[in-house]
Amino acid sequence: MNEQGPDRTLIEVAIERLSADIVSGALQPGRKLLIAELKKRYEIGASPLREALAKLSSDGFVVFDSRRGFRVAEVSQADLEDITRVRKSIECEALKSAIANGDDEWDVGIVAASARLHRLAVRAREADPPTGTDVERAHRQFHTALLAACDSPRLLSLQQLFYDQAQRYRAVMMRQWHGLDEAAEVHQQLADVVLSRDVDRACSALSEHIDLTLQSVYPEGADGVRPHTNAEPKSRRNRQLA
Amino acid sequence: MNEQGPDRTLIEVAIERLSADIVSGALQPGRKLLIAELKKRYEIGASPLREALAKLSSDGFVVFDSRRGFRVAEVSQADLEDITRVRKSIECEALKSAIANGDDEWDVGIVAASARLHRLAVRAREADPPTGTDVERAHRQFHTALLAACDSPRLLSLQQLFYDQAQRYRAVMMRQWHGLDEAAEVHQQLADVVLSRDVDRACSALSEHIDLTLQSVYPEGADGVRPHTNAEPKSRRNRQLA
DNA sequence: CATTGACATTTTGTCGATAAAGTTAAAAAC
DNA sequence: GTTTTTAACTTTATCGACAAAATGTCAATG
Repeated sequence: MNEQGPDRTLIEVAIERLSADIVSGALQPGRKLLIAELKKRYEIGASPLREALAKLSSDGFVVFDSRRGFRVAEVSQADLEDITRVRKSIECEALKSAIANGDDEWDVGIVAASARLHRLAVRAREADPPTGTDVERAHRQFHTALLAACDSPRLLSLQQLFYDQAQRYRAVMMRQWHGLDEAAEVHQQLADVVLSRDVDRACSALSEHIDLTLQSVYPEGADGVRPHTNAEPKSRRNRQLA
Repeated sequence: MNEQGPDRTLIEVAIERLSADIVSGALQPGRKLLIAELKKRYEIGASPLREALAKLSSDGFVVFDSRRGFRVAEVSQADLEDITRVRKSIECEALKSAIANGDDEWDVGIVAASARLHRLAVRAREADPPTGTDVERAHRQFHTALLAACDSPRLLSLQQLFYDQAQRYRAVMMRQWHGLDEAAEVHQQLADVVLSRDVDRACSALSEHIDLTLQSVYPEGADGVRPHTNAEPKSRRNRQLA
């Protein structure tokens, strides 16, 4: 009687659980991923696991070395800098297109996504703390909504890809994070600029916004600082959800 | 003794042969890829095949529908337009970086790659016709060399990805193609502009160059092809290697 | 004391079999 | 004559077993 939901394939389950554990840090950067070990951990056979790992490695969460197995991808300042840079490029390009093509539904989607963040902030002030995944989902929806009217399938899928890659770092940031109110506010302002359809201002606002994760996780920009060496945060301003 | 070369894994063999057959058109767009059939065709077991197909589907050559199998990705004008647009964006960004960081080795690599194309053109005029794969390899090397000094690993790997996706269309183009001489010439000019390190001119030259594939395969863009940067193709020498 | 080489152990890569969908075809019902 | 049901048939997803490769151990050698 193992009634386990809408009948996904074991590969999909494995992908989901593995990436959750990698993003959350339960499987730490650099860690060797032994098939035998994962088999016990998730109670999933070797074949689905291999395929899941292959997929995760093409998504950048895992690195694969032929005949030498899989390991969790490393994190580093240089890596987040690379992600940030590429995200700025991709998302700005997509945003241009979205602004050019956006119709009423697009507007509505953005307003709704922003409202959802506000709502979570309100609930947080009352005594019904939203879970981390709630916040993360709403945040993702917001950034998806911003670009939803872009007519390039590839730009959109690249956006998702790198958004996910950044999630590992965002998770570090959110661990020590307080101020959902301010986050909602920041996103509201970004939404406003985008909805004004001023391409240049919108792109630079989005660009700065994307930079916030980097600045929050590696405040100094110095080499060799590791993510969870939580040196004293610069200012509360850096603690932004980006 | 089955002496079968430098000892790659069957997954790698399968990826190579499958993508060769897809790019060449031996496996046509939209065709269902039955595991059983592929097993006979390549004499490779189901597990390596599945993994190879998974990889190809994350590379965009194959589409996968959960529990419904794999099929060859469709081709269309809209698809090539999307590829072209994203390539322009990615490669221009990477080119900026390459120009900013390029050292002597970078210069040399470009000159060498360009020389290699000339060499093939010469051999073609004499009686030693270079094979399609020779030409393709040299062409790829050229485009790789242009961006080699870019310091973003992700931009470089995206360049490869979309270069490969465009290859299916390029193959169509090259089938009816004559004029390796002129192709070498065009690439030489592109190399010159890049080596002059004038970022703006280099980016628009590269952008136009990338457009050539689209213009050659779909000469009269039915749907609005928005020239993102460039003006118009030179003459009606559309049959260019791009 | 570092290096090499043989041997044991671990881990990956591959196969064949089977269970669980999905698909097609034919029969039954309206 | 269409729609629904049922049954036969494909095709995919998963497992367990095994072979091939990599890694680790440790004694012998220089």
